[in-house]
Amino acid sequence: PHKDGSKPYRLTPNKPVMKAAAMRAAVPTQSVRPTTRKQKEYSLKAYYPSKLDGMELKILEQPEPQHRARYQTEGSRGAIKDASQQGFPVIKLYGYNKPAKLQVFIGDECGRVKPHGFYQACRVFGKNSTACVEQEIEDTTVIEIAVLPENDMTVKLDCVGILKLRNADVERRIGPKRAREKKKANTRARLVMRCLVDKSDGNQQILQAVSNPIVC
DNA sequence: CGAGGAAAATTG
DNA sequence: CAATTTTCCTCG
Repeated sequence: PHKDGSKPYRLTPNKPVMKAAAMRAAVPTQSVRPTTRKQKEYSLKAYYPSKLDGMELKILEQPEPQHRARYQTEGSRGAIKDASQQGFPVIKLYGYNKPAKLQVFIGDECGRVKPHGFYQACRVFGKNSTACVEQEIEDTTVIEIAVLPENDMTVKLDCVGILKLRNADVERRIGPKRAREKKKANTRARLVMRCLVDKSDGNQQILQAVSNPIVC
């Protein structure tokens, strides 16, 4: 084992450092949508149903009720496990049998779903990690995972971890106002999962499922 | 390597 | 000065 001081990554405000090899390994060359399809304005704060028109995004395995988030200075540690700590959370999309894209991010536990200011989802990769892509939307890290028919439209969330941001950094980032508002005791987070599906009429619909709260 | 515990350091 | 937060260190 190595325990030298080379672990802390120098963090840059907007450019997370990623190893090319790591990305290449986890990003299927075929699952990327054509660049022509412009990313819609994903409203991370809006509410969406989990069930619609015969389709339903369901959580088969809830995440563990507690997960110690790691600081950036500690380097990303483990992924979120399931309630029994035996495996990982599992999500399934019912009533749909075409390839889809599942988005996952960390939301807070105050009523309406909104990105958590103190915790970010972070990609955790290992040999057993499901292929996923990490991207940032509105200052929130969102993990995207392909949902495929050949996998029974089931996704094993074994590549999502929780990262704790320092309060001081958050304040500097979003301003003292909001920071203070949350500073009370916002130690709970929820896993928010969304899936953009095509409806029969050609329109797209977002199905959203929110997990149980996770204490960090 | 990942988890947890605990010490150290800030902040109010 | 005490409450929290953040870093460090040891253990499984």
